[in-house]
Amino acid sequence: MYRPRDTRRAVLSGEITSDLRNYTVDAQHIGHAFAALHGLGVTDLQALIAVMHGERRGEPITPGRLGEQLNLSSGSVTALVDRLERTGHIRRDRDTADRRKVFLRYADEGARVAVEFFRPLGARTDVVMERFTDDELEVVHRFMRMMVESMRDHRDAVRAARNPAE
Amino acid sequence: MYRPRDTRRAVLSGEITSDLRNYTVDAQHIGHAFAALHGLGVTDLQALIAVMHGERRGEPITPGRLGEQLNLSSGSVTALVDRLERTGHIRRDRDTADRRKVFLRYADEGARVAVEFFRPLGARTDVVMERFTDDELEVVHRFMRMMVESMRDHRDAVRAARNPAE
DNA sequence: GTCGAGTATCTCGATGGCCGAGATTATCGA
DNA sequence: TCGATAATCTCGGCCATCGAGATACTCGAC
Repeated sequence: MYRPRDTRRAVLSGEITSDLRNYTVDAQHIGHAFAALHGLGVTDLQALIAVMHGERRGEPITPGRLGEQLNLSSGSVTALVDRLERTGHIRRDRDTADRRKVFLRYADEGARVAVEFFRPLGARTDVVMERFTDDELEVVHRFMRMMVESMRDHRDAVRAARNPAE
Repeated sequence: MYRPRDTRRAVLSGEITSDLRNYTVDAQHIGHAFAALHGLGVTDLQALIAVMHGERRGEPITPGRLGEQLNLSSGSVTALVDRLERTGHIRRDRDTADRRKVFLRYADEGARVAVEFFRPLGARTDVVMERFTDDELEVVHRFMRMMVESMRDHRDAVRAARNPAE
């Protein structure tokens, strides 16, 4: 069936947009179901993931930065960290250099949950990626990188519209 | 700099995973900031988007399906719809065939907000897509489609682990 | 070295979204 | 007509979240 060039592009564009939306919605569903399965709130799981990412990168996350990532006030972060510390998922670690700071590290229980969350996800991702060549994955990466950059700009624009004085 | 084939793949894989995570996090930030800018909760904006999608597809969404999408109990959905109806964003519409059902349609205020949310996003997306050929976008779409399918399977698996009796 | 401004975290009271069991209204098949 | 099922709504209770103020610490200026 014939389809003019513009139309093909327009359809593709819409499909990809739809893909991205479906991906985020499904990701939220997985988070919700997994959290409930482990007796956690959705926020708690997100926090656990953020803590893990911090350690992986060699820069443990602080409560302040955690609050920014999760869109939480300082009070909520304290309560959140208290919860996760009480259940043995993470622990607080005072910085020796700047003793105002607190580093969040995952404890045994947190590492266990994180692995259980990411391993099957990684396995599924690998299966998908096997069906693409290096060059194709390069294209995907280039696309996603640009999308993220664009989204981040937009995020900053919306935030600026909210607090014009900053 | 030389890099063996396996390593290149491993790096690419990790980068793309990271891209996807960054994308979802940034999308949440945008939703949060935009919602606050319009005096809405995050859930309310998500609901508005879901309602709009339903109308676009010609199948208006019902409170029940809205609750599934947002992971909300029936009681929360009623409160949510009440809020949005009171503020003039959406309205309830009884189905004439099956009068148990309620269709959710957006009212003037809802349409206005939805457009204001999506237009700048669409503009930014277009800019990114202009820098890719049709074939490249086709690759991206194929990748995302497979990822979504895989995520959905995983979601169902996690949900099944939670309620083994269903 | 000490004062003040700035930064990071925590405390605490109030609020409001959310859950979940039960009630209500409607459809459908026997 | 009746029972089973489905979709939505009501209501009481809970808990995560907000936000202003308190606390603890750092750092530069004088």
